[in-house]
Amino acid sequence: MLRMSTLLLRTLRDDPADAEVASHKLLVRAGYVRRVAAGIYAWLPLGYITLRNIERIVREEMDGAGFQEVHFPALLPREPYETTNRWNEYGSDLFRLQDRRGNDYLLGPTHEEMFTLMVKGEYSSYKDLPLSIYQIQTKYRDETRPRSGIIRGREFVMKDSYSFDLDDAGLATSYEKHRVAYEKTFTRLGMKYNIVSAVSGAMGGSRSEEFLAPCPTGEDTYVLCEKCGYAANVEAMITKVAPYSGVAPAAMEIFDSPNTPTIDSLVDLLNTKFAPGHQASDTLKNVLLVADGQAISVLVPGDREVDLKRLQANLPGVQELRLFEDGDFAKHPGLVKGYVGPQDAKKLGITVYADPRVVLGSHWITGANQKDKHVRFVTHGRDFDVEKFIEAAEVKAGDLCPECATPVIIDRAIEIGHIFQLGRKYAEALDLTVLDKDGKSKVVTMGSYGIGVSRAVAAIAEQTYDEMGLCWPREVAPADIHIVATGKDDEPFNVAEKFAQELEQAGLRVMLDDRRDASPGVKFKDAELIGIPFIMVVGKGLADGKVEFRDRKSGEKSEFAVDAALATIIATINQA
RNA sequence: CGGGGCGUAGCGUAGUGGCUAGCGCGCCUGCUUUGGGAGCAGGAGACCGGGAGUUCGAAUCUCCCCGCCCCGACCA
Repeated sequence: MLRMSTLLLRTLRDDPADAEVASHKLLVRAGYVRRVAAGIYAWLPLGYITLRNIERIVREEMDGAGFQEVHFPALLPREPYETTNRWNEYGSDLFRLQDRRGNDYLLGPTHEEMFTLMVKGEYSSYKDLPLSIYQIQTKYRDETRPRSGIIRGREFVMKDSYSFDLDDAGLATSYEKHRVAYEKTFTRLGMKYNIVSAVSGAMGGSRSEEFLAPCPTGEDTYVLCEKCGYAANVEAMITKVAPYSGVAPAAMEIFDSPNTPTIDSLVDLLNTKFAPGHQASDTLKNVLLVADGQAISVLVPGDREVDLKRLQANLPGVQELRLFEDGDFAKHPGLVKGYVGPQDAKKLGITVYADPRVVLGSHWITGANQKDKHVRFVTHGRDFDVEKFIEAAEVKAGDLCPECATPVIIDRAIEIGHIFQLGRKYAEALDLTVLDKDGKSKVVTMGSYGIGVSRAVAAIAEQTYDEMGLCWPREVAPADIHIVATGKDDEPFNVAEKFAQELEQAGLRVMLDDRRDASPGVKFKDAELIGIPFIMVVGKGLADGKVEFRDRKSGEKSEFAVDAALATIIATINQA
């Protein structure tokens, strides 16, 4: 039983000055967490109970799916991360340190290497697979900018699991088992979430999905179709377009267009020079970039920008991507800034990618590759070709769902889980092989799966809080019921104590506000701020033989006779 | 890493060169009060982020450093 008279808890009346988002403000005000350093938080009793509740639920669902729990140190030697090159790849996000002998160590940001090595050390036969193992562990990432309280910290608790299979079909099965286990977990955590396709990269068959908890303060943007439920990362959104159905236009026609280096100025010119009614989407924007030293062009309709993140995600293998600068134009005299068109790309040695909206047969108004000249009726397939279609145009609300063609919305969310078919990258680097049926050595294929456990505390808070304070789902809450005793006589306190013990005997987790010196107003405010789902008040109603029972979320209040209250309350809570 | 802002008691803050750094919350003592963050009286608690400098005099001005927050870049 949690007794407020002795609980290490001091609620704050004012929002902390360094907090911006609701979960941060409330978790601090309600005495769940305290900041220790940027992105590093200490958990007070209420917060730690909540965190452990989430861990427990995650653990139960992982165990229920047949995954085995292990535990690695946070402090790890350099060598395995050297082997996979992540000692370098991770850059300054990695916390590195040295022991007294000057040997390099790191604080684990994630544990693929260690899990791979653990399996390598124990198993060597296909008969041992499949295997899925997990841990709940404190991770360290020296984020350049920790933010939003415990949503993005430098130290955080994560559940990470890894699956090991002989072949792709096995991996798909393990992946699916994790997916199902995650759905159960987040449902039990009382969270709203969407499963969103993430960019899988070019590795054949690899698949990746994120579990996103929608909430306005979330830092991830994603696309959602409210009709069919299609959801995708902005990077992974697929543009579906119909084949070109118009008639073939006349031959290309160059026209004068002085001082029209921008799409807007071009549209104005078209509407005066030719017929009114031209739109930016009739024009073709040629965005020039340098990808690992190679000049490339990305064609998008004139009303769209190129989303660099999306482009990079869909150009696997490209490390460095940047827009053309003046120096690049100088190197390519055939390209006239503001007047670029794709029709001479081959001659100029530029690789052309196109947004799928630039369908074969469609024709466009675009630059003529001459100063102060544009050209119209430039037709894909006749006047220019593209290397391939690429998803690089910015995604806008109202774009059509690739599944059901309904306009999509763009929403914000907190990433709370990620499942990923890793493939053989780590197994190959660390030489994790097993012998198959024929006695041949085969590289194992892996999946990795994460849940942000401490982040879930904040994400749940974000999704459930109201103007009075936190408002936890029952399984997550630090207690099932918060009993408030009010008055100056002993009686309400004695009655509350008795209820507390009986409810506890009935298997409920009880928090009892047995403070004799706090006023009723303070106790009510605290109860609402702390956010335990049910509140029982033992106070002035006792004179009429009654106690009060409140549902924190709905605000609904009822009164029960003292002798009937226990059974009713137990029943109500247990069916909640 | 670029841009912006902020550091005064546990928390929120006032104080732009001049007396012993002020107020609210919280905390301690006493009295009173007990259904919506009570009242009165008394009290404890601050090397004003750190260092150097200017000045008769610095929380206040200057320089350097450190820390924190926000926007952006970044984030298997």
